[in-house]
Amino acid sequence: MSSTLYTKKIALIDCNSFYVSCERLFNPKIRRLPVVVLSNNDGCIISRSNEAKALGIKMGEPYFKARNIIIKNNVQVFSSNYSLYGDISRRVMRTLKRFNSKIEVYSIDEAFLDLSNFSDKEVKDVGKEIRNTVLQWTGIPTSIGIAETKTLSKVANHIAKKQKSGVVSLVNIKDLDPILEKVEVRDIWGVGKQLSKFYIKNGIYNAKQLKNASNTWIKKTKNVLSSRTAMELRGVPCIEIETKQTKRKSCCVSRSFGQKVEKPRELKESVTSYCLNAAEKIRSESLVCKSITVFIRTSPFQNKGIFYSNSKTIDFPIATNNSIEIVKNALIGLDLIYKDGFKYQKAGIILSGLSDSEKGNSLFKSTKDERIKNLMQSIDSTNYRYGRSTISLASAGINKKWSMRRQYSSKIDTADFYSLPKIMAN
DNA sequence: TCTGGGGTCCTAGGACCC
DNA sequence: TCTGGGGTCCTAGGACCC
Repeated sequence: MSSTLYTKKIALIDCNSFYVSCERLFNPKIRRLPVVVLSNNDGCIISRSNEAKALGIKMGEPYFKARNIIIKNNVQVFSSNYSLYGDISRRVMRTLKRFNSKIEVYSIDEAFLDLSNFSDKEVKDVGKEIRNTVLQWTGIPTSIGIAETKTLSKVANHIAKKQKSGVVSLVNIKDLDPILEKVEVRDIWGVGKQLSKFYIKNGIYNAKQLKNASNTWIKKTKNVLSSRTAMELRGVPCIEIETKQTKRKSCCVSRSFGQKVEKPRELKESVTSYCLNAAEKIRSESLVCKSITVFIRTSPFQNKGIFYSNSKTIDFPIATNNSIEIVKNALIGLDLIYKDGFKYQKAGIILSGLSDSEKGNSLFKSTKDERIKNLMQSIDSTNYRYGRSTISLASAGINKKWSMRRQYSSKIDTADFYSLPKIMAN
């Protein structure tokens, strides 16, 4: 150790109530009102402003259960608008990259940033500068936690969320125990419902206790991931920042229906359009898939009537990203699992065994493959230019009665000129 | 009436082999 | 009746994350 001034330092930058903040960007009138954003199909509450949290509206709560509070308190409700959130997210991440290229975009609203190149003394001020810059350039408020491991930076972030400054650094604090003691075990990154139940049963209630628990015991009774969490609480980095994006291994498209579906034709339509969607996605990442899984299910929440859920996986002889072939096989699978007389609530498909489309398989390349590739390319570029599903397959349906509810959409699309919001000067 | 969607990784257990 | 030991590979399901 040559110097204690330049220890390893990781910042976790987390956008505050991200989806709500995005909606507020284009709608100044709701900046001081309680706001919630709903999940797909307007099912659950997935983002809440502080005002909404204060009203006791819980994360993940079904919308209909919170409706009374919402109406009574004039809570502003929005359907989710992922193309908008994705766009704002990219702007935030671009801003963060200016501070260090060693960045891991962890989710749509979170990133780990390596700040080891700054001295221990200045790192908190750097955090403040990052926060101010993001706010100024994108309008999105963030919370920033800085520490020597990813797990500790999550802890720091957890604390930062409750502080006005929004920035907390645990770097170079000799004794973290008084801080860790106040962090409940279920609030630790990597400790979910099952694990916290297990830990509590064994007398571990907070982060300090988990930090002091025996590593061999954790590894033996649970697994290596759980022991890594404990190590990281001790300040030993076990989880690296993943700067280069690894190609994904699967691609899933699934939706709940806007209304229950009984007709096989409508199930086929939905599965077809999910396939088109997924196939386009993997083509845009130059990937091919080895197999497709199709699944359908009835609602698990209604105990009247019997619950039915089934899936079927079909392998492709040669890895593919051909929409037509993917749809064809999905419909074969669907046929095998479809049962008459059920009210279906959800369907979906998963493309798995994804790999690079350029690598391998040259053995089976033919002029037919070339033609298909060209066809897919022109479909993608047309849909890109004129909007998704300009070119589709007949089996995807026209009316789409099954499609999801989005009753409260703000209809802001930063990629579409005509739905840009009009902002009046005053 | 109304309960999201999209990922990753790990483990246990079965099939199969020598 | 007694019924080895060790290895690989695959899959389903569980747990976790946001």
